[in-house]
Amino acid sequence: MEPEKVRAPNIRDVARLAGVSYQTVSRVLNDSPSIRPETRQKVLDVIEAVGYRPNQAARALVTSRSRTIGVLTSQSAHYGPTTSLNAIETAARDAGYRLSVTTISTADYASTRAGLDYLMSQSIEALVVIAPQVRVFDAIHELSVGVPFVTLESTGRDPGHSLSVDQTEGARLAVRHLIDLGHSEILHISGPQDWIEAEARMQGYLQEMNEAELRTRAPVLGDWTAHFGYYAGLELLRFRDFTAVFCGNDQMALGFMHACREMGLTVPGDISIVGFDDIPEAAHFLPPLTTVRQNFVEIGRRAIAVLLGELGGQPDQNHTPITPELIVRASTSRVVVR
Amino acid sequence: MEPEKVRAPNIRDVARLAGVSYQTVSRVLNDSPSIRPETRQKVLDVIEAVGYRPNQAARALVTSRSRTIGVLTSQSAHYGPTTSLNAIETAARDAGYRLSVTTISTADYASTRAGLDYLMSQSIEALVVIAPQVRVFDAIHELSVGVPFVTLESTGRDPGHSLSVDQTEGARLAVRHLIDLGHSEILHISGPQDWIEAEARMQGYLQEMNEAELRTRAPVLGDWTAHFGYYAGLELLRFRDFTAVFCGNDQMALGFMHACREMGLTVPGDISIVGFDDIPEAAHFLPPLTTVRQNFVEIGRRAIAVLLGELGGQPDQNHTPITPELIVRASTSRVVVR
DNA sequence: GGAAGTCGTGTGAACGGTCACATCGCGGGG
DNA sequence: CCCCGCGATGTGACCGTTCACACGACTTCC
Repeated sequence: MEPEKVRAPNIRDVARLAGVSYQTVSRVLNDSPSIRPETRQKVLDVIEAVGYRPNQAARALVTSRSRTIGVLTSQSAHYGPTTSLNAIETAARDAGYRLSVTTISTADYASTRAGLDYLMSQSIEALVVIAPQVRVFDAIHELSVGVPFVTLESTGRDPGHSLSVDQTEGARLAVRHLIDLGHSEILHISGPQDWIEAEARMQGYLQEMNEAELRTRAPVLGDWTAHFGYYAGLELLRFRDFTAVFCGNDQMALGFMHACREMGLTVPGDISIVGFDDIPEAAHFLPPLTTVRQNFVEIGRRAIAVLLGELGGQPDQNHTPITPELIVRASTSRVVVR
Repeated sequence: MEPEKVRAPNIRDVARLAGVSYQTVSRVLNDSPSIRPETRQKVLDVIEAVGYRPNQAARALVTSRSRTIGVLTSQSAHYGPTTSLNAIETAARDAGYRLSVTTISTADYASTRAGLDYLMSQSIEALVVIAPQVRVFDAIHELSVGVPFVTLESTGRDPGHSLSVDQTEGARLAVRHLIDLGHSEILHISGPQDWIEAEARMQGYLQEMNEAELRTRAPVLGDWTAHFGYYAGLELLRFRDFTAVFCGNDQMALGFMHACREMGLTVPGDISIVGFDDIPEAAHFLPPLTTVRQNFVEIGRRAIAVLLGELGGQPDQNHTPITPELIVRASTSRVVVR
């Protein structure tokens, strides 16, 4: 009569064993208020005994709520995005949401569209975008996802959907620090032109230099890697017409320091260097790197808070940018008068 | 008559508009062979026109196939795991699977169990474990997940489920390199004792030292961070009774080099240092770090290949460990005879 | 020329939950 | 005393898809 089915127990199996109706079991699962404590306990016992697990697919089907938050991220093992993503995962899970993450390898329109398509096919309820390229943003606005979304970077154009560390302010802190140390010939090695953060940091550099009435020069467009910083350094240091460099991130700063060393220059004696991000290793570069710290965890947490607020009908969440912090270490020093 | 429903179009809507039955639409979606090309095209046109998306929940419900692979990972922004995870995501998506990732913050039994519970409640079809602590492994074996799984690290006990770079061999390469350079007093700074990789690398160190009949000493147990490498270095360098250090990863090596510099020692002049992992920055440390490279992408790809093989009934996949590669840079040199 | 097999398509049932509503016993107020 | 309200529980329908099976037309073969 009972052929030991391989099928997992369902709500009706539980109901039968507990001697109640399936609806009562459902009520227990969704802890409905009007249920007798002893009935609830009986049901819970059976659930425990048979190892019953509610079927998420069935639940999602009938409620048309997937309880999934989509994450669109660009393929990279960078410290910042990864840290934020971890925070997002934790916050989402705590709130009873699961995550569907998809990475896009290239930042073009088609790739973004494919990623978004994939996420929408999971019927996500909200979306977090950690893909910091301008083109991805354009694609997102154009495709007009039908769900609440936030981006972890800010173009400044869409304050209602962005949530970010104030990159421009961070860059200004860095450059101001160099100016305060007496530097006037300051170079900027930027990230790729189509990265939002690269653009914002470059703006910060230009603004601060202009306010101090210092000569700016065309920023060097890099690719965030230590390799680039190294080769750019080798090239740029042939003409030593600058005393300080503001690098778009810590990795490029590391590469630049490597180049300095190879060219027989000391940091900060000959060249002062500032990075951006404060990756955990930055404190142990030789010399320890002066840099700008961003709170990636806070960004991730807030992203989920904002989305949950919107899903819960409270759209007026805190969108104020987080201010970054200048961490002064040993890669910068007062300019020496020759 | 058509009150512009907010409801997303379903398969019957498409069928009605295309003038076919819903089953025909289903067949088109699952590209069944026996369907007339013009019928298929008609259906595809309607799908495109109304922006129809199959409901994954409904599909999962009826097929009882979630097409989801679970990933249990420990909360960290380390380069290796992140890189592997990216590869896993890509490989899984290409194979038509989605990922459900959950991170565990602490490596204890309860936390692992909770993470696994969470994943099982998503009715995952397979599992990848990137949580490299021994206790997590114990928990997994004990809980006996009911699905195919692989771990991205190897304890050596469960060759059928593991898939890894041969850490022991990597460590031996590193140590042999130091021995070949004439070093005999070689220190090992290990990762945390409960990490599988730390243990394996330590074994490699001990084996190679023993074979060369060199004196080993108790490895220093670190926490993978550059900070630890730094403070350990400051402490250890007070007694300069060694000429070389094999660090469990690149970050600790970086911290150790920092300490050397601070103590007035040069690398590799006074101390030779080898790291592990070959993170992208390692080539630009000062000096560039000699280290052991692991192919994290390959590991991730193979994990999915193995799981898909098992799901498809071909369980005899390639489990041979991947051999790591020694990258010799400038942080090691022949020992100087005083 | 009719039976058998193929191709293309349609119909009913099922997956495992939740929702809306019905039902039943019981206590209290008019 | 009866009816109303309420707390606790049960019943039917439905979410959107796939599966098993049925069915009609057309080809093929003896």
